[in-house]
Amino acid sequence: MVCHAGSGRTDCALESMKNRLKVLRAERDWSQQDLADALGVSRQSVNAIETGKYDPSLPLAFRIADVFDLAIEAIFLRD
Amino acid sequence: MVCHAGSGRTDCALESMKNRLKVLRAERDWSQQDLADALGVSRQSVNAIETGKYDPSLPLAFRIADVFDLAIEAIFLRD
DNA sequence: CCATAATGTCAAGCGTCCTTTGCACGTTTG
DNA sequence: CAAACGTGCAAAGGACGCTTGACATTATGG
Repeated sequence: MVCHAGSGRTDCALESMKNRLKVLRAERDWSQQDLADALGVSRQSVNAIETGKYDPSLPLAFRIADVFDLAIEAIFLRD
Repeated sequence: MVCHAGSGRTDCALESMKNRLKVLRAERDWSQQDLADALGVSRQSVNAIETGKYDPSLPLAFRIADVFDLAIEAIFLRD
Protein backbone atom coordinates (compact mmCIF):
# COMPACT_ATOMS: atom_id res chain seq x y z
CA MET A 1 0.00 0.00 0.00
CA VAL A 2 2.58 2.40 -1.07
CA CYS A 3 1.69 5.81 -2.30
CA HIS A 4 -1.99 6.63 -2.19
CA ALA A 5 -3.64 3.28 -2.57
CA GLY A 6 -5.77 2.88 -5.62
CA SER A 7 -3.89 5.48 -7.55
CA GLY A 8 -3.80 4.83 -11.23
CA ARG A 9 -0.22 6.00 -11.36
CA THR A 10 2.72 3.66 -11.36
CA ASP A 11 5.54 6.06 -10.62
CA CYS A 12 4.66 6.21 -6.98
CA ALA A 13 6.77 8.41 -4.79
CA LEU A 14 8.78 9.74 -7.69
CA GLU A 15 6.53 11.76 -9.88
CA SER A 16 8.44 14.93 -9.18
CA MET A 17 9.55 17.05 -12.06
CA LYS A 18 12.95 18.47 -12.77
CA ASN A 19 13.35 22.19 -12.40
CA ARG A 20 15.88 24.86 -13.26
CA LEU A 21 15.54 26.90 -10.09
CA LYS A 22 19.13 26.60 -8.96
CA VAL A 23 20.46 27.75 -12.32
CA LEU A 24 17.98 30.60 -12.66
CA ARG A 25 18.86 31.69 -9.15
CA ALA A 26 22.58 31.55 -9.91
CA GLU A 27 22.12 33.62 -13.06
CA ARG A 28 20.69 36.37 -10.89
CA ASP A 29 23.04 35.75 -7.95
CA TRP A 30 20.13 35.21 -5.59
CA SER A 31 20.32 33.19 -2.39
CA GLN A 32 17.55 30.71 -1.56
CA GLN A 33 16.40 33.28 0.97
CA ASP A 34 16.21 36.00 -1.69
CA LEU A 35 14.03 33.82 -3.88
CA ALA A 36 11.90 32.74 -0.93
CA ASP A 37 11.28 36.38 -0.06
CA ALA A 38 10.38 37.21 -3.65
CA LEU A 39 7.92 34.30 -3.68
CA GLY A 40 6.48 34.79 -0.24
CA VAL A 41 7.44 31.33 1.00
CA SER A 42 10.01 30.01 3.46
CA ARG A 43 13.61 29.30 2.57
CA GLN A 44 13.01 25.62 3.38
CA SER A 45 10.30 25.45 0.75
CA VAL A 46 12.65 26.78 -1.91
CA ASN A 47 15.33 24.36 -0.76
CA ALA A 48 12.93 21.40 -0.77
CA ILE A 49 11.73 22.20 -4.28
CA GLU A 50 15.28 22.67 -5.56
CA THR A 51 16.51 19.44 -4.03
CA GLY A 52 13.55 17.55 -5.46
CA LYS A 53 11.78 16.70 -2.23
CA TYR A 54 8.50 17.81 -3.72
CA ASP A 55 6.95 19.93 -6.43
CA PRO A 56 5.45 23.37 -5.83
CA SER A 57 1.71 23.84 -5.87
CA LEU A 58 0.30 25.22 -9.10
CA PRO A 59 -0.18 28.75 -7.67
CA LEU A 60 3.40 28.77 -6.42
CA ALA A 61 4.63 27.52 -9.80
CA PHE A 62 2.87 30.49 -11.38
CA ARG A 63 4.49 32.88 -8.93
CA ILE A 64 7.90 31.35 -9.71
CA ALA A 65 7.23 31.83 -13.41
CA ASP A 66 6.30 35.44 -12.72
CA VAL A 67 9.43 36.12 -10.68
CA PHE A 68 11.68 34.81 -13.43
CA ASP A 69 9.49 36.14 -16.22
CA LEU A 70 9.37 32.73 -17.87
CA ALA A 71 6.71 30.21 -18.82
CA ILE A 72 6.13 27.39 -16.36
CA GLU A 73 7.18 24.95 -19.06
CA ALA A 74 10.53 26.76 -19.28
CA ILE A 75 11.25 26.16 -15.60
CA PHE A 76 9.66 22.82 -14.77
CA LEU A 77 10.31 19.85 -16.99
CA ARG A 78 8.76 16.44 -17.27
CA ASP A 79 11.21 13.81 -16.16
CA MET B 1 -2.73 32.98 12.05
CA VAL B 2 -5.02 31.19 9.76
CA CYS B 3 -3.80 29.89 6.48
CA HIS B 4 -0.06 29.49 6.32
CA ALA B 5 1.18 32.34 8.43
CA GLY B 6 3.80 34.50 6.87
CA SER B 7 2.37 34.03 3.46
CA GLY B 8 2.53 37.12 1.36
CA ARG B 9 -0.92 36.34 0.08
CA THR B 10 -4.08 37.94 1.35
CA ASP B 11 -6.71 35.71 -0.20
CA CYS B 12 -6.41 32.97 2.36
CA ALA B 13 -8.33 29.82 1.57
CA LEU B 14 -9.17 31.10 -1.88
CA GLU B 15 -6.00 31.14 -3.86
CA SER B 16 -7.43 28.87 -6.49
CA MET B 17 -6.96 29.75 -10.11
CA LYS B 18 -9.55 29.84 -12.83
CA ASN B 19 -9.41 27.09 -15.41
CA ARG B 20 -10.98 26.27 -18.76
CA LEU B 21 -11.45 22.56 -18.17
CA LYS B 22 -15.20 22.51 -18.62
CA VAL B 23 -14.99 24.34 -21.94
CA LEU B 24 -12.11 22.24 -23.24
CA ARG B 25 -14.00 19.13 -22.25
CA ALA B 26 -17.15 20.34 -24.00
CA GLU B 27 -15.22 21.11 -27.18
CA ARG B 28 -14.21 17.46 -27.29
CA ASP B 29 -17.52 16.15 -25.96
CA TRP B 30 -15.80 14.39 -23.08
CA SER B 31 -17.47 13.53 -19.80
CA GLN B 32 -15.69 14.19 -16.53
CA GLN B 33 -15.11 10.45 -16.38
CA ASP B 34 -13.52 10.45 -19.84
CA LEU B 35 -11.11 13.16 -18.79
CA ALA B 36 -10.41 11.47 -15.46
CA ASP B 37 -9.51 8.27 -17.28
CA ALA B 38 -7.25 10.13 -19.69
CA LEU B 39 -5.50 11.75 -16.74
CA GLY B 40 -5.35 8.75 -14.48
CA VAL B 41 -7.26 10.39 -11.64
CA SER B 42 -10.72 9.92 -10.17
CA ARG B 43 -13.83 11.60 -11.53
CA GLN B 44 -14.22 13.43 -8.24
CA SER B 45 -10.82 15.02 -8.69
CA VAL B 46 -11.77 16.36 -12.11
CA ASN B 47 -15.06 17.62 -10.73
CA ALA B 48 -13.40 19.29 -7.74
CA ILE B 49 -10.89 21.05 -9.95
CA GLU B 50 -13.58 22.18 -12.38
CA THR B 51 -15.81 23.48 -9.64
CA GLY B 52 -12.92 25.35 -8.06
CA LYS B 53 -12.59 23.37 -4.85
CA TYR B 54 -8.85 23.18 -5.28
CA ASP B 55 -6.06 23.41 -7.82
CA PRO B 56 -4.35 20.39 -9.34
CA SER B 57 -0.81 19.51 -8.35
CA LEU B 58 1.89 20.62 -10.79
CA PRO B 59 2.40 17.12 -12.24
CA LEU B 60 -1.33 16.77 -12.80
CA ALA B 61 -1.45 20.24 -14.38
CA PHE B 62 1.23 19.07 -16.82
CA ARG B 63 -0.75 15.94 -17.64
CA ILE B 64 -3.83 18.06 -18.26
CA ALA B 65 -1.80 20.29 -20.57
CA ASP B 66 -0.57 17.18 -22.39
CA VAL B 67 -4.06 15.75 -22.80
CA PHE B 68 -5.35 18.96 -24.34
CA ASP B 69 -2.12 19.71 -26.17
CA LEU B 70 -1.98 23.20 -24.68
CA ALA B 71 0.36 25.19 -22.50
CA ILE B 72 -0.46 25.25 -18.80
CA GLU B 73 -0.86 29.02 -19.06
CA ALA B 74 -3.55 28.48 -21.71
CA ILE B 75 -5.63 26.35 -19.35
CA PHE B 76 -5.06 27.79 -15.88
CA LEU B 77 -5.35 31.50 -15.34
CA ARG B 78 -4.37 33.78 -12.50
CA ASP B 79 -7.48 35.16 -10.88
C1' DC C 1 -42.04 3.18 -15.40
C1' DC C 2 -37.36 1.72 -15.03
C1' DA C 3 -32.39 1.85 -16.41
C1' DT C 4 -28.44 4.37 -17.38
C1' DA C 5 -25.39 8.31 -17.93
C1' DA C 6 -23.62 12.72 -16.25
C1' DT C 7 -22.89 15.81 -12.71
C1' DG C 8 -22.53 17.49 -7.86
C1' DT C 9 -21.56 16.66 -3.05
C1' DC C 10 -20.24 14.63 1.49
C1' DA C 11 -17.12 11.93 4.58
C1' DA C 12 -13.02 9.44 5.95
C1' DG C 13 -8.25 8.46 5.12
C1' DC C 14 -3.60 9.10 3.57
C1' DG C 15 0.16 11.53 1.24
C1' DT C 16 1.96 16.17 -0.21
C1' DC C 17 2.90 21.07 0.38
C1' DC C 18 4.32 24.60 3.36
C1' DT C 19 5.01 26.31 7.84
C1' DT C 20 7.97 26.96 12.13
C1' DT C 21 12.10 25.93 14.97
C1' DG C 22 16.44 24.26 15.25
C1' DC C 23 20.94 22.23 14.24
C1' DA C 24 25.20 21.13 11.27
C1' DC C 25 28.71 22.16 8.07
C1' DG C 26 31.64 24.81 4.92
C1' DT C 27 32.86 29.37 3.20
C1' DT C 28 33.54 34.14 3.52
C1' DT C 29 34.30 38.42 5.86
C1' DG C 30 36.09 41.18 9.47
C1' DC D 1 39.66 33.50 15.82
C1' DA D 2 34.90 34.92 15.40
C1' DA D 3 30.80 36.25 13.39
C1' DA D 4 27.88 35.90 9.72
C1' DC D 5 26.14 33.82 5.38
C1' DG D 6 24.53 30.02 2.40
C1' DT D 7 23.02 25.59 2.14
C1' DG D 8 21.01 21.06 3.68
C1' DC D 9 18.30 18.37 6.74
C1' DA D 10 14.87 16.92 10.42
C1' DA D 11 10.62 16.92 13.17
C1' DA D 12 6.03 18.44 14.14
C1' DG D 13 1.77 20.59 12.76
C1' DG D 14 -1.88 22.59 9.63
C1' DA D 15 -3.96 23.04 5.06
C1' DC D 16 -4.40 21.08 0.50
C1' DG D 17 -4.60 17.16 -3.21
C1' DC D 18 -6.41 12.82 -4.31
C1' DT D 19 -8.49 8.49 -3.14
C1' DT D 20 -12.72 5.26 -2.36
C1' DG D 21 -17.53 4.78 -1.44
C1' DA D 22 -21.96 6.42 -1.24
C1' DC D 23 -26.03 9.23 -2.21
C1' DA D 24 -28.99 12.86 -4.81
C1' DT D 25 -30.32 15.21 -8.85
C1' DT D 26 -31.36 15.80 -13.69
C1' DA D 27 -31.77 14.15 -18.32
C1' DT D 28 -32.29 10.50 -21.97
C1' DG D 29 -34.13 6.41 -23.93
C1' DG D 30 -36.23 1.50 -23.58
